[in-house]
Formats: sequence, structure tokens, C-alpha cells
Amino acid sequence: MSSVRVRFAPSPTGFFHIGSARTALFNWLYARHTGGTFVLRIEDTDSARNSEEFLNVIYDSMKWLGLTWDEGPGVGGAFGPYRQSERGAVYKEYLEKLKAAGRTYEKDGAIWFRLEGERYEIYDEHRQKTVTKVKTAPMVIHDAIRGRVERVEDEDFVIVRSDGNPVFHFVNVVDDIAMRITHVIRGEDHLSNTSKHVALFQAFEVTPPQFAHIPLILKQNGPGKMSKRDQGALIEEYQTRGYLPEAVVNYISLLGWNPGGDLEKMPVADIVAKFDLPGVNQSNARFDDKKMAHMNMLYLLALPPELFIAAARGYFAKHEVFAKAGLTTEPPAPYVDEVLLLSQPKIKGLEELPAYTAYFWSDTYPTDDKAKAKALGKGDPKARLAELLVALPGLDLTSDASVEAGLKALAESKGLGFGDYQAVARVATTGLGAGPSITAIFRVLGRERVAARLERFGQVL
RNA sequence: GUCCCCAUCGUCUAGCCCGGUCAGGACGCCUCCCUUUCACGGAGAGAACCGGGGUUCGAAUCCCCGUGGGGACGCCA
Repeated sequence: MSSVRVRFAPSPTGFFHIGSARTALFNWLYARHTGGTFVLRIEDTDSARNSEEFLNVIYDSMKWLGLTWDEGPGVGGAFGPYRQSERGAVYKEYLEKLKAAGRTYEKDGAIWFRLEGERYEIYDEHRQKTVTKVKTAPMVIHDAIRGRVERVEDEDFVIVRSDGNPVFHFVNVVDDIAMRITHVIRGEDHLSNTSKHVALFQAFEVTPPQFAHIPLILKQNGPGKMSKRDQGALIEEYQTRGYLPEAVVNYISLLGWNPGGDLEKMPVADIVAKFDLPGVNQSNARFDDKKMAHMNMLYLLALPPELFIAAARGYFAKHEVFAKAGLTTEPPAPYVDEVLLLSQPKIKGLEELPAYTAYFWSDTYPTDDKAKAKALGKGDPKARLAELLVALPGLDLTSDASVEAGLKALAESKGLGFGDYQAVARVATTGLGAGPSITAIFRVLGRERVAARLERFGQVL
């Protein structure tokens, strides 16, 4: 294990979104790349806004994405506890250090951090009030992604609230010191805070960790950074929509980072091998759900049959697809597997599956009017239907090839093409204009059901 | 308003650090091919160096200024 220690420090005040996931991922990737330690620390100092529900969402989402932590809640570690709400003693100890150094004072019941320098008053237009500023030397931050950043921190700030709870800036720095964090990889929205943090590190006489401020993810429509309220922002949502976690990981790893070539789809092990801080971009990235969906399709397509079946079945169970289709018992496993495999090369996402396969589960399925009109629009569909019904008992349904041979023979005997039968047979047996090959549909559905559907369709013509 | 960060196709980006290529790839869009529908796949079209100065024989690449975008300015994190 290398000496690298990184942490992801979410606060359970809202759902786990793409931006948080990407920050967690970059920390995890860096830890895995360097053979370091990935720490999960829960920043729950704002008791008014925290909730256990959100905490569980964070754990679930991280586990789903495969972002396992080496130290943190549930797994322990030498620097625990890992929830800030349980670290009161640590903060008290560090607060004493600051007090002893004369770097704190009380005002309005809160404890403030005292910057060193000459004080003066000035009217702040933004806040519309007079504030006390301090003439300080600029803080210099050596950022692994931004380079040298200089910022003047010129106002004292609260480190312990009047209710006794310590504030983010303070606990964040204290824990990074106490947990021996070597690299702070976080969103660029924290860059302006970093001067506060450096001031605190200096007050504790500790060399600050290596900072790396990663670009933000912008919402795909409209201005501003992505927030938990935006469309497609929640990791949870991709989980319920049946996205493959490795696809999500792959896609978000490419938001603000790239291996420096044309490579896009790559196994997570390759991402780990290639990931490094210098490869991280400096400019913000806009989220694109189309590209995410495409990545997911690529992964779905590449899934070995048994894994695709497992994923699809997981989706079906989660969404109670069979129950919603009106079935009291699940269809036989081999039948279900066959139907699922038929669909694998055709769909872009698992969420398409219920609608895509509905006619395999139930004999009552909707008929798409457009598809019907199109199928009935040319030739003599009624005659084709009748011919299919005549030929059906003699059709060899053992394989797609044999069904195809049979249908082609029928078409040839009438001086027609395969397509003349395909269109009407499809809409009759599935109600749709698109789907797996008609030969596979015949074979999997079976002679009886196909016959019944063809007949029923013929009657309403 | 103050401070900080950033700037290549509509989007994600390669190229930039260490100036010299028809500025490359991917998503999306469009066309064609494959085909039994729909996908997948294949081929192709269209599409960008934010603007202005400077340095240089030569600038997407280095410097400055604009402009634009983003972020921070809480007893939130």
C-alpha cells in the first residue's frame, strides 16, 4: 500500500447525484491507481439537514457503482469514527490548540477563527452591510489540476456555531489532518474555500495536503452546475432504470478526464490503470444523457448471455414486470431466458424490455395503429394471413433457420417475397412494427399461440 | 459588486506543456449500404480553434486585453 490517502466526504443532505458520484469516483480511481487508501467520511455536522435516508442512499449508490471504501462507516479503520457527528472529542481537542494559539474569539455565541493582520471596516454591496476585513498575505495553493492559485482570505469566519456544532471548514481540515489525508480531490466549487482551509492548516502548523480541484458537471439544459433537482442527476435513478453500473462509471469517468487518446469504452481496471491527476481537465463538462445511454447500450450488447439474463431478471423483479403484465405465476425459466436473449441485441436499455417483450408474456397486448396501418397498407395481407395459417402446421419450428426456410418456401410457392409475410405476421403476433426476427418470434411463441394470434387478427381485419 | 477558475464541432473531447498535421475521435443529427421489421454493424455528409492585439518566418498551441461561461462570497457542505 502506498502512502496516498484520499477521502470522499459527502454530507447526507440530499440524494447522491452525478457530481458527487464523479468526485467519489475520481478519489477512488486515484486511490486504486496509486495503491493508496480510499476513506469515506460522512460530513454530518449540520444536524438540522441530515437524514439517515440520504446516508443509506450514499452507501447504496457507492456500492452499486463499485466504489468500495477501505476505511469508513461499516468497515472501520484506524482513524475512526468516520461520521463527523461522532467526532466531537477530536474537534474539541483541535479547538483547544487553536484557542491556545490565540487564533479564536467568541462573538454572538459562536467561535470565530481569527486571521492575522490589520483590521478595517468596509461596506459590502453584495451582502449590503458593513463587514470587518483583515489585511492578510495571499494564500498560495498549489493545485494538481489548476496549478498555482492565489487568493486573499480577508475575513474571519465561524468555526463553531452558537449551538455548539462545528462548521464544515473547521471539521474538514481537522479530519484531513487527523485522518492523514494526503490528497484532497474535490469539486472546483471548493476552490474559493481552499484559502480558508490553508489558513487553518497553517494555524495548526501542518503542511496542507495536495489539492486537486476537478471541473464541475453542468446541467445539460440551461445554465449552471448540475444539482440534485436536475433531470437525470440522481445515481439512484440510473439504478432503477436498469443502467449497468460499469457503463455509468465509464461514462462519468470521461466527464472531465480522458486517457489522452480516442479511447472511450474501457473496463474499469483500465480506467484505474490510466487515471491520474494530470489527465483531469480544467474546464467544466456538460452532462449528456444521450451519450450515457449509448455507453450503456455498448455494455449491454457486450454482456455474456448469462449476465444479460441476470441483469434483465433483476430489472424484471425490481419492477414487478410479470405481475404488472397480469401474470400470477412467472413463465417457465427457459422461456423467459429465451425471450430476454432475443431482445439483448435489439434494445438500448433494460427499461425498454417490458414494452419490447410484452406480447411474449400475455395474449392480450395492445396493437400499434401505425404499425397495423403500415402492414395492411400494401399487397393483400388478408390472403397472406390465410396462407400462413395453412402453412403453419407444417412449419418446422426447431430453429430460426428452419422457420425461415419454411416461410421462404411458402413465399416462393406464391411468387412472393419473405417481406410480404413478415409484416402482417409481425403485427398479428406482436401488435408492433418492430421487434426480434419474425422467425424467432414464431419459434419461441410456438405453433399454437402463433395460430391463435393469426386467426384472431384475421377476424378483426 | 468583490474574488477565483475556465474557454477546440450542438455535446464529451484529442492536439496545447515542448509553436509547423487537410485540427482527429465519440455522442447526437442527416444520407447511403447491410437487412425480414426494428436495432446492431459499415460507409459518408455536415459541424469547432470566442474576439482583438502582441511575440514569431510561422500561433489552436506562448503573452496581454476584452468578451463569454462557471464557481465562491452562510452560525450549508
